[in-house]
Amino acid sequence: MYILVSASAHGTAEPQGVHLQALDDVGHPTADAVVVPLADLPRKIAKLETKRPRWVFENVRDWYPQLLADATDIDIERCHDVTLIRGILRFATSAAPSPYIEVLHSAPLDDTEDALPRQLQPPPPAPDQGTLFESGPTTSGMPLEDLRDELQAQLAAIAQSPQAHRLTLLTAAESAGALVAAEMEHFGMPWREDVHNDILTTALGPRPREGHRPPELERLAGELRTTLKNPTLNPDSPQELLRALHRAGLEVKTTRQWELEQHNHPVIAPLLQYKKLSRLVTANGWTWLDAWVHDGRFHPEYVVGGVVTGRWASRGGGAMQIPRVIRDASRPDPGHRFIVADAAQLEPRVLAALAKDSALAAAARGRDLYQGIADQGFGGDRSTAKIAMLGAMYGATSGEAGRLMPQLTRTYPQAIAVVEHAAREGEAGGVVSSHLGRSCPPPSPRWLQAQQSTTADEQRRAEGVARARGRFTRNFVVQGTAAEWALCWLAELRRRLRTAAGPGPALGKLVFFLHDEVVLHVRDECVEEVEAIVQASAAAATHLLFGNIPIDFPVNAVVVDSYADAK
DNA sequence: ACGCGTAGCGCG
DNA sequence: AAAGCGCGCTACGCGT
Repeated sequence: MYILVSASAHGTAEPQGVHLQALDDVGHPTADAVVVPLADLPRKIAKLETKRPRWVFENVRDWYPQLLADATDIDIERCHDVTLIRGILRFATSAAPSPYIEVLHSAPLDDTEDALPRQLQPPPPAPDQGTLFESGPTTSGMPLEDLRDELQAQLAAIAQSPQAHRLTLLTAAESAGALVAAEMEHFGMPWREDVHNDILTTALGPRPREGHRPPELERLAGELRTTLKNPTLNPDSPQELLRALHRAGLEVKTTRQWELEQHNHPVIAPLLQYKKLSRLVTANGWTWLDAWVHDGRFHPEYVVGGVVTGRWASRGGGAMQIPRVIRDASRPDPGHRFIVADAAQLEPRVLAALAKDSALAAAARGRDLYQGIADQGFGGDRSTAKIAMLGAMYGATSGEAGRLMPQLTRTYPQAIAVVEHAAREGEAGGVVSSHLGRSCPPPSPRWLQAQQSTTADEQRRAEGVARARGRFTRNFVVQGTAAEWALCWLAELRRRLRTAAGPGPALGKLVFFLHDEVVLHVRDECVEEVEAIVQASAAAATHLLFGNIPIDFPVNAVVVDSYADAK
């Protein structure tokens, strides 16, 4: 059963409050809607949760964070996030056609803000609304009736799809992800401000006044000015820096790290050090600490499905780009440990599963897939095998990876055929899909227009653009399916942690997620049990996605007292 | 003063 | 050895 949750009812004179309505499995009402005051919502949810419904929100983001903040014991097993599923169905080629899907298709392509076309957009809030729920969920959400209609349309598009089973799983996993994201945001990642400050001070000297460089950066800047004989040089300006380097006789095209490393000149070492420290202080320095860490927790904001491939993105705090040097500041609370787990070589394993490539599956049999590939076709050289495999999934054409492609194609014809087919499809303006049915966006009108070019010059450019799309679709099938595996893993982890705890205290909390890696904050005495759950969840994710296949998706899990000690 | 594109670098 | 996928963030530097 489903239970709709909406802050507003359209066209009724009912008192304001939260409207709840129970629906059957295809979205038809089984009882009249009820209205409960917002303050009673947690209690009402607890009562109805015993029926194990799927809670339907227009947006989990608009409801769940506040519920977590208000009621410590809030307990939701599963949900359906109408906005996230709308985003999937908008492009999913396996969705059953319907007027609803037509409307989704009619949304302009470049609107990144939301995928909701104007016809379906909620009416602007009436001026007299918005006073009752000042700290609560939005009042400008969809009316109950519209939410119900859209849920029905979504369920029909999924159920009548030839891939109903896969789309159903994707819908559940994506929605579970929304719950996990809100819970991780709420709990936060344990973060020791004092340790972080020590790291910064050791590298940079004491915290400078606002708008000034830390002592060590100032010293290095002085050294650069002296060496380059330019007393006013601002090393933060690539243009200035490039000119100064040219005057010093260094023929570099850019000021990128890897290019600078090729040269031998007294300015290179201090310059690379300057860049490294400058990066540290601007991206993850004291300002970052002030903005994102409170009461011993780093609170990032996750954007579920924020990446076209279905990966999560983050907003603020750069949660997906925490540099290794700063990870030592993340320490478990007393009486707790971190379990840091990551899926080993997830993407090539996903490719082996997608392609049912038994040779690649054989290489994946051991724990180290790249070593397996190396032993089968690259003379045992692991790093060469890795470059070749990554090149195949990214569409490398030149360099070492490009040269290795023929050998890889000979060894794994089926796997390579899958990514090559995806690339050809994309180059031709087509659309590709992940295993569970997340499809990539179609090419923009501008892209299609460019393909009609007439002059030789324009044609060459258009071919380049077409190949770029081919590399995107080539990678999409692999990255998108890997994201689905990770989402299922996450959902299974959440489910099993809840079941294992029962009504008692949590064994541990998910506190961080990074594409193919999770961090769990676990009570000392529960470490072994949670380790087993991590492994069982991975096996369950593999089975959910691919059924019984002879391909392992091993997970490396380590128990540590600092995030930096993982890997 | 603000918006926006670019360079550069962090992560997977 | 330095291309080939997906992101976010900061500072610069140009445009308005």
